[in-house]
Amino acid sequence: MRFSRLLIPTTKETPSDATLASHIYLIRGGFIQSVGGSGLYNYLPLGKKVLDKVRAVVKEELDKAGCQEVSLSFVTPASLWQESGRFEKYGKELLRFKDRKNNDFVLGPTHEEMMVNMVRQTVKSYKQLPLHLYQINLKFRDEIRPRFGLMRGREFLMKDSYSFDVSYEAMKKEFDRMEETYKKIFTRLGLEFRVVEADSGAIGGSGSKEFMVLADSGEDTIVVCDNCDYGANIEAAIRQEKASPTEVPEAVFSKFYTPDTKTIEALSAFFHVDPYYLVKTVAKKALYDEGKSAIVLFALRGSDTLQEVKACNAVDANDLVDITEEELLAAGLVPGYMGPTMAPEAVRVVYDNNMKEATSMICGANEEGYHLVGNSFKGLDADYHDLVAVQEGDLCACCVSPLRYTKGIEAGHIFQLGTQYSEPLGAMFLDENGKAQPMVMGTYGIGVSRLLAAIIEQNHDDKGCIWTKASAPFDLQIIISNIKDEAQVALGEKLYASMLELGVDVLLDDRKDRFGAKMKDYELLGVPHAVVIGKKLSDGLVEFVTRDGMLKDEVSAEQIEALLKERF
RNA sequence: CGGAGUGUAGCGCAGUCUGGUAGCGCACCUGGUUUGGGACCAGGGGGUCGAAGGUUCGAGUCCUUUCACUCCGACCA
Repeated sequence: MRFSRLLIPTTKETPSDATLASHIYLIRGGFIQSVGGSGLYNYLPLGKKVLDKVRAVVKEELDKAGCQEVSLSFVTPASLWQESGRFEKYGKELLRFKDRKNNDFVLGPTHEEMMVNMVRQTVKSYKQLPLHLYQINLKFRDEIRPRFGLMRGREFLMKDSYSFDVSYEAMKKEFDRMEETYKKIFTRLGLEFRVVEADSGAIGGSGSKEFMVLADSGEDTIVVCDNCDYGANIEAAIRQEKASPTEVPEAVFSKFYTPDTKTIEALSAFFHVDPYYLVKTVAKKALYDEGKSAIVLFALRGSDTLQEVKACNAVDANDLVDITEEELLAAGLVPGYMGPTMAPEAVRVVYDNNMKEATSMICGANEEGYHLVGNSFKGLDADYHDLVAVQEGDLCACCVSPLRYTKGIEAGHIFQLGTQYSEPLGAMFLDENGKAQPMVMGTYGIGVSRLLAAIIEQNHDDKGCIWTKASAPFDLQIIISNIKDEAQVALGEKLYASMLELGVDVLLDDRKDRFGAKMKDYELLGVPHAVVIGKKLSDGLVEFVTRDGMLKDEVSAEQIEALLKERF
């Protein structure tokens, strides 16, 4: 490709809303263009090219693993989503609309329903299984707050695939195989990543793992152990139970006057007691289908922090939201002095697992200005769940080493679904005995467009992008410094033609611009290698440039062609 | 959802307080000079000032309504 013919509007100026390197460089480098600045982007030729390269890697590895590509209708009848029950559950991220006949439709944020629908119409026998189908298509999620360019756009390209098996064992095997396949994909793309345990979220299902591209700018906090290979999203991380502090507050059960002591900190100071022995009572409103809601109290040790996603799962809610003081009072709860033991009948109380067997605890009396001391939860028959957010320094549940936080970009997520969709949607097959069974499913996603952002987050410097070999928009860039110098042009054209013949994807910078502008653009675009044909050609020399580190080697103009042929 | 802010040329912004010819930088077009780190000179094209209504002789500017976008926040009960 000739630079002079390429639609590639590079700019010096950084878009005002861009903070992440990937966002800045993808826009400045003319890869993508914002459409009205609301999480929608156009891909310009270069962006499209990179997208296609990443997509090709994903496709190749999946095909190798025996998956088959299909393409599902982008607009989905809402009836399918009502069948699965997700029309309500998915929330506002699901874009809903009506057609001219007033029928409901959605723009698919993920396509379990559509794929199951396709399969239930065509697969009837165990002889047709296993089956693994995928598509690489646009998705739409009406994000609350789209930001960070391609990282969290509303419209994005995702690979989603679905496996159908006759048994849990077979599905589990496929799940493990996909984990290996994903590792190959991310490795080929040149990414540093970590596979972590995850929460399944709105998709549902049991076991799930996320593929996190490690980057400080990542939106997800992941908990990792440096000693073993344990890694988990903060939403799913577990830890070794904390050892109790030695100073146990001895007290008989009684009510204590504690004016203006509404926080764990204040309470800890008031009684001179470690927060470990305080009960933290967090009130939330749990939202359910059809606009129903309920107030729930989560009780955990004062030294722990509530993990909201775990809490949400514990009560099977669609979402948890904050409660106002008025709502609390109306429900018979006293802000600042709530406790799990004195809560009104109608309020559901969920205890953290670490509260089992807890003794010598202090909690709110649900009465203005009073706390209860000397509470024991030993033998209490209650609703227990894991509710705590693992903190840095907590001990690994596998090997008892300290855990550490790091940041990651969720680029892939694999789920063991089971029969969660096949049952309600009636995706059944006849087994060897002629008995109808629901298919056992897995679902697997890769954020293809997000990967572009992830690659840049992990591979850039203060000048621009540094694409990895598998993702680069071109293999090689040939820069003619001054197109009025006939010798430079002649050599550039010759190399260009010879590289094209070799099948190397090469970009020839044949623009009228000055040397500086061309180099700035080269650095911004981030093609792995370049040949700079410039002033020193009169001494018989050209430069071979490596983008990563901007290393420049002088090479004799006579040998450059042979060197390139050898390298590419 | 709560709070703050911004909508003016493709992009980034000034002008709004105090109403009176629509501006600047980048980008773009023409001509010329320049060619190793985002050049310079001269000339030029490009605008429903987010939308609707109102006040006024006159509105980008004042008033009302509305839409969009951006930023910050959303466990310690």
